[in-house]
Amino acid sequence: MKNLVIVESPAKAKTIENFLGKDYSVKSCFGHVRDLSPKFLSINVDEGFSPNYEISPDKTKVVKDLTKAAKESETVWLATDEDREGEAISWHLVEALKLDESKTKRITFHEITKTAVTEAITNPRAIDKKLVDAQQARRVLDRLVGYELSPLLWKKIKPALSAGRVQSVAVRLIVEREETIKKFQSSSYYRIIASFEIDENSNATIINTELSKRFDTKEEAIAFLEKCKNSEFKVINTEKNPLKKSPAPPFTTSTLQQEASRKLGFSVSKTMMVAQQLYESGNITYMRTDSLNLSNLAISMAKKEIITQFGEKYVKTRKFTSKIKGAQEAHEAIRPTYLNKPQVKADASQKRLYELIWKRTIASQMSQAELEKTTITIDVSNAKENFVARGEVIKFDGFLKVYLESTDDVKENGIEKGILPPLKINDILFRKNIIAEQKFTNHTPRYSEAALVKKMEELGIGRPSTYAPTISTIQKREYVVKQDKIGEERNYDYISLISNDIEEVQKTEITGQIKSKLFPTDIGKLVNDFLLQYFDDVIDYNFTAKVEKEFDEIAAGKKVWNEMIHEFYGPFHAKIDDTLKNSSKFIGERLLGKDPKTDKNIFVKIGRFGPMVQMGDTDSEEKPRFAGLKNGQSLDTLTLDDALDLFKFPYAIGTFEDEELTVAIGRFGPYVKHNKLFFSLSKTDDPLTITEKRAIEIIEEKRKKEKEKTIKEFKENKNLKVLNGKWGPYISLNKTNYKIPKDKDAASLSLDECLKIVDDAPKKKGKKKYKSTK
DNA sequence: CAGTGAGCGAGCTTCCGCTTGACTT
Repeated sequence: MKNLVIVESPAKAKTIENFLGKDYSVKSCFGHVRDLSPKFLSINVDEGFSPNYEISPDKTKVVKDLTKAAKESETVWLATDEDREGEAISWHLVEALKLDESKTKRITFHEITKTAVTEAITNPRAIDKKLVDAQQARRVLDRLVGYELSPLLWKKIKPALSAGRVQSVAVRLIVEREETIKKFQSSSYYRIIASFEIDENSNATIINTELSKRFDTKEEAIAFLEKCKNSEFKVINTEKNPLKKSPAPPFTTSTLQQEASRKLGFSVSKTMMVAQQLYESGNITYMRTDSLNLSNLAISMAKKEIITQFGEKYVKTRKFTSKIKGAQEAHEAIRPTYLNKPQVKADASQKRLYELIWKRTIASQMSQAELEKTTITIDVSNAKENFVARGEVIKFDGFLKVYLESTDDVKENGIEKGILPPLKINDILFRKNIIAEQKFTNHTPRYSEAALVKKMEELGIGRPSTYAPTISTIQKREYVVKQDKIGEERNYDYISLISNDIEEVQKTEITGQIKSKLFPTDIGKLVNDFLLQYFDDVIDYNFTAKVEKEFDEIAAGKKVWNEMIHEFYGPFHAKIDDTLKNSSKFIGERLLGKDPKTDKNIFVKIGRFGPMVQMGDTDSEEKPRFAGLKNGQSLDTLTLDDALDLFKFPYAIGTFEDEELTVAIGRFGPYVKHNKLFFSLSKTDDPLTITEKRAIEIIEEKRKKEKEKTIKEFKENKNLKVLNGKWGPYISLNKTNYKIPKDKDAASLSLDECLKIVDDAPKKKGKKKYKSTK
């Protein structure tokens, strides 16, 4: 083969191969092929921070294959992405494949079209070493921060924690949002809404309005209603204003995650998984991008499709440019590969996500929507306040025909905007009813996963390829949890004026009900407090923006990368050493009081396995008693009474089948123990008040489920079972599971066959590996 | 899954960004 072209993604390789013809072989390197070893710091701090790179274990085969292919080629074209990471990937390829510089060429393109690719081939260049240095600075900085801060946390707080430039700021956002919510004081006000009839004798046409003023107290609201009793209501102003709305730009990774979350209820990782499938099946362009750009080819395809479907006047092509800090724009925006395909044949999730992408892309090239806003002001003769009616009429739908972006804002159930009846100044209206409704101010909402991504992108923290992994990391570390919250009932005043009667009633509403929002945990809060106290500069919201600026200077040749690192590392490392030596354990310990029975001190603090209470002093001769906190309890709100309750476990609640039933709280929450077996309580069971009857119910439920799961049992060997699991049938023997070969029918296996499968199964690899990924 | 928590000390944990399978048992 004459030419070897190397790109990052295999799907991209396949597409490009078709553009270039038979003289070119296109292969993929699957992203970075070398990195710092995860086992060590791998940076020679005293030798100019020189990094020790090694071929990543999962890339040895790729490197071997590419080295061979390169040897057999006349020219190697490095076509990795056109950004800092892409440049570094190319440089690492030169090093790892030991490429001969004279036959190596670097090319870039940021859209996968035939023109872009063939043009790139005619404009090769050398590797930009300054840009590579900027990437090395980024890599080394992240490693130093992550691998020096994390061990400090292990020593001062608890093992296996982590900190980093990106994740720690993400946690901070969630912790601080929770603090503002905690501080928030809801206040109430009275909103007045009124409906009027245009004609005294018929109720055919009704106009809904809201008073321009909101009252702070019930008395003021009632006083106003009193005034309305004998008032005349007269139109004193009508106003019509044209309004134009423009479509949102096409999707980037971050906006796709947000809209898929709002419109389809997808988690950030689900969106990425489904998008990956669409990408691999050739239905959409690359899904990890921060670019808003559409290729000319895509725009003309969109134009054609819009004309076919909606007509010429719905077309308005546009080029969007990114306003996001640090956007690197190595790809196109996320769009359908073929815009004349509004749907794809695939599973339900893929179909829905694809349609969303199709609509958003098409809408971005459509005409503005034209609306007319109408405002009618109504005078109240006995009061100085006015009622206002707002209407909105779509004159031309434009892009709204296809797509409207959603928002995260909580909607106040206001007066719906629609067409208003034709009214003139001095028209008299007839009061039908006027209602004063008590309303409450709401705190800022907690972050959803996607809303957090949006915030991170605004701060320039993280990249399209890391948003989803970062969000799963901070959940895996148990710094934050994704939770629902059940709403609470709340009473509110509802005062109506109908005819001449003012009637006051109390109504109830459900408030504060939320789904899948991020809450900080005790550990998350504690780690954040620690970092804030000792390393506030690193978790400053502007830290990334500040270092990004320096990376840019390195790329521009105005700064030397390891000098920049040196300037950061000096004070940073000194602070690490100082904190290590001079600060005490940081475990949020709080004295709650004394146990009334033993007079021993009771504390709450973070232990090796999370939040716990402790009875007795650590330095006393007698070993203290410990107990874990229940789900939903928190380090900073736990009371002495809560703690005393926790020390009641384990306790007996009755007997079942001649065996004692005991309740306790363990590693995985509250459970009932019966005959050496454990049965988890459900979230709605309170371990302090659970009855014998309920415990037995739980045991029988679990037994029933076990039974349903069982496909086959053997009298001869009680330990061996054929079970039905998440990934289909499998064999379970002494708590170890074995895969059933695809050509075997699970239900008809004999005991001997099962034992043969167990014997033939490959021996388990080191257990450590499994634990670390858990 | 499993009922731990001091202290002793071994040996472990950890970052961000670029990419997919292999695999879950």
